Amino acid sequence: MRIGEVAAQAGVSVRALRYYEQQDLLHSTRNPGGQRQYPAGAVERVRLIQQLYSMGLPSRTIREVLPFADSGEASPELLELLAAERDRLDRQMTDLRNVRHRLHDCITEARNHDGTGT
Amino acid sequence: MRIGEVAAQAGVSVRALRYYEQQDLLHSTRNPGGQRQYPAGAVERVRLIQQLYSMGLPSRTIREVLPFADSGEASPELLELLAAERDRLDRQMTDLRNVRHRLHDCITEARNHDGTGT
DNA sequence: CTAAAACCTGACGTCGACGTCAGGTGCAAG
DNA sequence: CTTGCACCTGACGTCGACGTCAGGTTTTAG
Repeated sequence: MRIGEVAAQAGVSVRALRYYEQQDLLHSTRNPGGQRQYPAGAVERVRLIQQLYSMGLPSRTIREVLPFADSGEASPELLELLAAERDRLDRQMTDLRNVRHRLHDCITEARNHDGTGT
Repeated sequence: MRIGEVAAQAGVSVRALRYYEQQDLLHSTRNPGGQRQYPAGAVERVRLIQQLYSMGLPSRTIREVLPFADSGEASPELLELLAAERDRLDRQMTDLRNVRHRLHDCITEARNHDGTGT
């Protein structure tokens, strides 16, 4: 696949894909003309990268985490990094649940105050 | 309370509190010398603001959401905004769960491959 | 009263994840 | 061959949430 198609299918910009390559998150081969060529799995990989970004992880961390998703092999230090990130996610999910609950309460309470019953 | 104490208790910088005030997220009165004075509830409010930031919400959205946490009163448009944010949180939590699971699998799998039984 | 600490208002610096523009090249169609 | 779109490599711009520094004022401790 060429870069435009990957971008379209993964729902990101061409610029983003080039940036991921700079950050060493996504690799490509080149055709004789110098244009990037991607395997089919690239789309899935880009989606994963996006999810990791949306978790608030910086490129640096993603770069360290991605090899696991590929190989499943880990050194002890990276196990600690993964565990730490997992714990961070747990805390964040707890916060999210709390705030969500708070907002949900606001919504239902507002609906009750609302003139639903005229 | 003065700004330094609020910052210390909420675990943020003095600069951040002044920034929140600029963004109209946090208000203060002034003493005759021109220094900011905060009520006790300010600490809790700053913690909430931090949680909302950590969810990836920009100041603009937080500014629109905060009044609810205070009053529990809502206009229909803001109900939609809240519901949309809630849905976004749900999706993000699903993603978080997936990635977390993926990482957790990597961890346990790596531990099994490990020489634990030597 | 004096020195130090805490506070004040600008205003510029930073960092990450791209957007965007400039100027040139590759490639498929007629 | 030429048109035209997709692609290429720099390189600068942006935006948000502050950090930080300069230069001055207020509060507090002794």
